[in-house]
Amino acid sequence: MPELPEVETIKQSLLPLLRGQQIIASEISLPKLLQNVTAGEFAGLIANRVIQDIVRRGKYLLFRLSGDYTLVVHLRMTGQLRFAAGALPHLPHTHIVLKLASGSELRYTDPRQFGYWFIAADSEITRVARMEHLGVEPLSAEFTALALASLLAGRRGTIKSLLLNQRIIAGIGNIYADEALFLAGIRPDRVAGELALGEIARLHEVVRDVLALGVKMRGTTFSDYLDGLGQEGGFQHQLQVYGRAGEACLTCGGEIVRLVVAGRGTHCCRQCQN
DNA sequence: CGGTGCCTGCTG
DNA sequence: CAGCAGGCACCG
Repeated sequence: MPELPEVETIKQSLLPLLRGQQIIASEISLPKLLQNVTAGEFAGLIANRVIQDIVRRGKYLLFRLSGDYTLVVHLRMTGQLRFAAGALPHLPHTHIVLKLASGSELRYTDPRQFGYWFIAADSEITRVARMEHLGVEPLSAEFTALALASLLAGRRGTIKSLLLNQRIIAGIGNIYADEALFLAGIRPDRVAGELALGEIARLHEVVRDVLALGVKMRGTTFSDYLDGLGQEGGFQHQLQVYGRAGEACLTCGGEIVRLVVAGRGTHCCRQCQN
């Protein structure tokens, strides 16, 4: 479910509560979420480690643990991480609970069970979690208009499929892809390699703007995203096209249409996007 | 590249 | 009841 702004918001909401906390035990009720270890191995590897930092890379969360270990969590569509006092009843679909020395817990819920967890030594984790291929961080200084131009050059796929491709740019998902393409005035089904330099420059700018604003608004609660404290985001109030099929374009008054591009539901304005 | 599968739950 | 869902790996 969550894209870069939501994962970043979860990180920001959890970090002050978890930094310095020791994990004393884990409860795993859905072991298949653990991608590279058994539940027993996981319990042994995570017990007694202290959470030193939380880092986001693309849509991945990395928990830096004492003893040079890292826990990686990917929420996919419906995963949620929630900080909770130990006594509170579990939400439905709670599959993993990390018990902290303070008596609090970090709980993972995931109705669709698509999310995944990895744990490995720092030196191994990028390979183990299959993160080596991740593309550029769109909010980093490295992501320039020129860099985007070279990433798109010669590509025959649609611009939407390239924005969603985590090997090219890490962190954009369906909502922010549709929003960025609207703001850039570019139709989602345009061939990426055929965009003019001016269009690429505009796209580069709005990708950064829309993701930064998404972070500032603490994410998009469209159906079920909540941050690490269970709080809703605010970016759903800024959406121009996503989820607005059949409604009026806020710029031209034309109808927002829904089509399928790159196998995904895609929202755009035929008038404003060329 | 497009299509499919992984799961459950919600909507029309 | 079918279709759809904010993701991604895998297949051909």
